[in-house]
Amino acid sequence: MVKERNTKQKAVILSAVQGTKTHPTAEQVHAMIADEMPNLSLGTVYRNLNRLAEIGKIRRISVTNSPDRFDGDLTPHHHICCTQCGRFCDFFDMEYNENLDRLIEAKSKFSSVRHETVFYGKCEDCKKFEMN
Amino acid sequence: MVKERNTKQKAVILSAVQGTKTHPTAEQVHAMIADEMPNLSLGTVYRNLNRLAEIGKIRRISVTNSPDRFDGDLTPHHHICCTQCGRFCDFFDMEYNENLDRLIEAKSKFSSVRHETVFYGKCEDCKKFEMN
DNA sequence: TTATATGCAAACCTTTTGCGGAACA
DNA sequence: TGTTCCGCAAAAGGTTTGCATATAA
Repeated sequence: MVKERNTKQKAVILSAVQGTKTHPTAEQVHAMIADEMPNLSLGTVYRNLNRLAEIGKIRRISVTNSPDRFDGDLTPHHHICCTQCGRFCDFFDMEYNENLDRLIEAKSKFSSVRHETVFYGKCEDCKKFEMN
Repeated sequence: MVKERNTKQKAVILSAVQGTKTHPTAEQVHAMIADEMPNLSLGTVYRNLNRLAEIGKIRRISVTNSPDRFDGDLTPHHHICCTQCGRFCDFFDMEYNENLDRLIEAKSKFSSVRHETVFYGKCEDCKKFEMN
């Protein structure tokens, strides 16, 4: 049986991810904490982010051509990523459709289904730039 | 202006991806072609897969904890990935909802929007295994 | 007290890139 | 014949891991 310990590092990492809406990469989380905990190693950041994602306290999001991002906001919402500059934002104005997960469970032999939708497009700034 | 050349390598790589439903990784594409073209380098496979994805002849799919996969099937469909064993399959029994893309375009300042939905769950085999 | 987590650094895996030579157009 | 592409190998980038030490319980 695995006992999970409450370390200072884990707490700080969790609250860093929960306290931002920037969907930081592991490297960015590490940088955010650098002042508060200068000796924190990047490996520990990765280990904790992975654990926190496994137990569902944060989300881990894979994006094409970009390191993984972490999101402390567990309310169902989608993300949109600029294919040009990589800008990555929340998109809340659309419901997470849980029915899709139930439908998949019904039609496939998978269980505990959830889904991750990432929208890709060209953001305002990159569009402008293309005009010139 | 960029002139795209029709090399033997590119043709073989494209038809390899188009000729399978296994969503191969670059490494797997390379292996699939090894008999036919023993000197083909992995770098060339990557370069061509990227180009083919850029011009929309194939799809490139990013998955958590797995190398990128390539799909020659352009008909809109979703994918489902086992969080345990990484098994990755098509899921056709659900429409690609293009309205979502139009909705995002309307509500955000992004253009040329498309989306990629990956379902995650536990596959039949892994479920069985857990029971024991 | 002892199992789990950390820091550090090395290793790993995937993907990209620089270069000189090959080959499309 | 001029570019674009290839093969090779090295490097880059992101992430994981082994080990000795520190620390939570």
